[in-house]
Amino acid sequence: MTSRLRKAFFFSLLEAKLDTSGNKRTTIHDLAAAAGVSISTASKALNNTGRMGDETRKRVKRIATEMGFRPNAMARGLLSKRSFTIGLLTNDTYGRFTLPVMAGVSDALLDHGVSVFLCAIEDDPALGQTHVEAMLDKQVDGIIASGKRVDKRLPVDLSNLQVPVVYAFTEGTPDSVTFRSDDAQGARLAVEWLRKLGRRHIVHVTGPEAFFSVRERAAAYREVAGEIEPVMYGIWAESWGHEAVQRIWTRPGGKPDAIFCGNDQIARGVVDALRERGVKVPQDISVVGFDNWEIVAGQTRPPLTTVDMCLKELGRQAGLTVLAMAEGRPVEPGVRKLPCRLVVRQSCGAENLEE
Amino acid sequence: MTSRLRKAFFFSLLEAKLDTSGNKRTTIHDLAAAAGVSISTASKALNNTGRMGDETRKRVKRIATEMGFRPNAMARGLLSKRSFTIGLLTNDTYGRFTLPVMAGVSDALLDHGVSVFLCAIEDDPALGQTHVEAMLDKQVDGIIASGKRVDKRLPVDLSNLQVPVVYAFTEGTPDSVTFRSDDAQGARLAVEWLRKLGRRHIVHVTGPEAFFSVRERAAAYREVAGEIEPVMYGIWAESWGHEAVQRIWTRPGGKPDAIFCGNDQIARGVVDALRERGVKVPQDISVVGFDNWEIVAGQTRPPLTTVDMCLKELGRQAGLTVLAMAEGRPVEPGVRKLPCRLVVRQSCGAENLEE
DNA sequence: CTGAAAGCGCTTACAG
DNA sequence: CTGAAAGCGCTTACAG
Repeated sequence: MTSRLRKAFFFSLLEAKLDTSGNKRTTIHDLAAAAGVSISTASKALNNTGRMGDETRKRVKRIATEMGFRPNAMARGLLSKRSFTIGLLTNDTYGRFTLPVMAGVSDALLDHGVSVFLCAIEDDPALGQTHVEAMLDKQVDGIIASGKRVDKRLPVDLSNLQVPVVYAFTEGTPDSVTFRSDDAQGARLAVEWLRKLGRRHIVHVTGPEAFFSVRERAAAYREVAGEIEPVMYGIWAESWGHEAVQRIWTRPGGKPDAIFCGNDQIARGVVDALRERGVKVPQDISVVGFDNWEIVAGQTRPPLTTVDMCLKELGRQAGLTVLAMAEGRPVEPGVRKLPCRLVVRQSCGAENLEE
Repeated sequence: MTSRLRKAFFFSLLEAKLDTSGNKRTTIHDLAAAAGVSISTASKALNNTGRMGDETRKRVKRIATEMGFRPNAMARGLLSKRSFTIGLLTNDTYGRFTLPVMAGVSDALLDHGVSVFLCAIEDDPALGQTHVEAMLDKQVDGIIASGKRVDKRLPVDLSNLQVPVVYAFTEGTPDSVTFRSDDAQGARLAVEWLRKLGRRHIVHVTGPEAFFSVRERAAAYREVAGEIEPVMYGIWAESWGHEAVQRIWTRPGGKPDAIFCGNDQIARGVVDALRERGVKVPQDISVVGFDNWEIVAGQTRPPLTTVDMCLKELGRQAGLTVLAMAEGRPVEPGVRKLPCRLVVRQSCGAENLEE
């Protein structure tokens, strides 16, 4: 085989394998021809509209299945003004919050034939703008804006768009629909659980006071725990958990029998620090986290009892809501707080209390 | 205000705020009318095609900008057979691998006006099938299949599709294009680094031998470290790191001066276990991880030196490749291994060596 | 009961 | 230099 021949052979192989531009899709014309009807009849048969002989409809449908005919969504969309597509905007790079939300959105909308564009815009306004325009060009039926905290806006203006917008886990405009978790209720769940276990001296170690969620959780903690001790604000890191334990154990006065942490990372730091001090979790002290971030909560020794914000459910509702709006159904604006749930693992002890 | 009135008022408020079905988009007809040209001229002006007076083109463009005209991608797509849309399929629920890949894909394609449908299919064949069909209906220009390990297929058949498919971090068909990281090179990077630091007794604690990546990394480790000691296979968890250290320190013989771990979770377990034994990292022993999973590598004390698979770059290349295929450019099939890089933090010591 | 025609919003030969 | 017409793949009044 000469070099040229070999090359030609190789190229034809590539063409055959990878050039998929050849076999064009079957259109409704092909279907109509195969079924021996007009394209209008074919269309009506498939959509269960119009009037026609029952067997005609059956036959068209059968042949459609046989041919593997699937209507071109772009053509349909041109008429119906529906793309069956929505956009999910997020500035949550890690995906810690966005992935569960996305899973819920996708899950809720798949049944309705809606697909989701995921657009990660970081905190870049230009990037956000570009993505929004790309989505609008593609005629998305709606947009879900999601983020990583409820008191910050995405770096892009979504008001006055021609499509409905729903906010999920990010701050929305006053007259919009916004979904967020009920931080106060979540915190109450945690502290009530600790009290039910007999804990009486509960400390709260949490993130920066600047976060709205932090203040909400702290307020609920104070209310349920009835503590006069100050909430310990810090950062969202394991290191803060270590430092907090250090502070608590080096200051004078009694030691707590429970620590309610603002997130799982802090809780992990707390648990590790306690172990290093020889304080036993959960025998000597109970620890509760927040977020139910599997990778953290599950790998902590012992695994963390923690508050789950049910973000998938939040995504599901957000998805159904944009859909409703896209279909013109009336939707009441406002903030909707979704309940959290407590996930019991081993960091509090006495799991059997759960029943 | 009577109840009925109040209701009516409230409803109109909702309508005004949330019913966006009113103001319809400006089409090329509106633009043409406003510019006083035919729609053909308007179209050609915008696309820099056809011939026309320079000022006509300028004027049309200016007016288009003023009106905020943006062509309907569905209409364009109907003609061009390009939707400027691709699908990213994944079974990686956590998003550990998919998110960086997604970021790269999105980043590479945004400039080309391509948006990405993200479809999380878990390991559910039916779900996968549904998503693929939804994507095909929407006329995606191509599909990227991505996963969490290179020796497993997604639970859905992507061969014989009418659109190009590229595999990223998941097993592809023999004649497809597949992107993966170069595990052997990554492992070499890690072990060579340890040797450069003067470490001579290097142990390898890794995941299940069933993983192809595990075997590749282990082979490279053996080759570079020249160890006769057996590789320690286990599971991808911190607990295995703890157990491995326990085993090493309780068996007879000399202790290692370095541990190369199969991923960051194991490395974290190893580092924690060493600290609990009073063995100092990095003074007494160096530890290297694999993955550069920020949440794990960054929070470990000390932070982990680890191998980064450059998944974003992998995504970028995968994106550009589907695009090329969608445009009919010839692409050579085969597996493409992308190089890893070493991220130096504090778990090995002597960082200044890096220069 | 079925089909021809118009049209969704664009682009692209083809006339003039 | 500019515009009328055809057409992408569908759906939906409207005739017959």
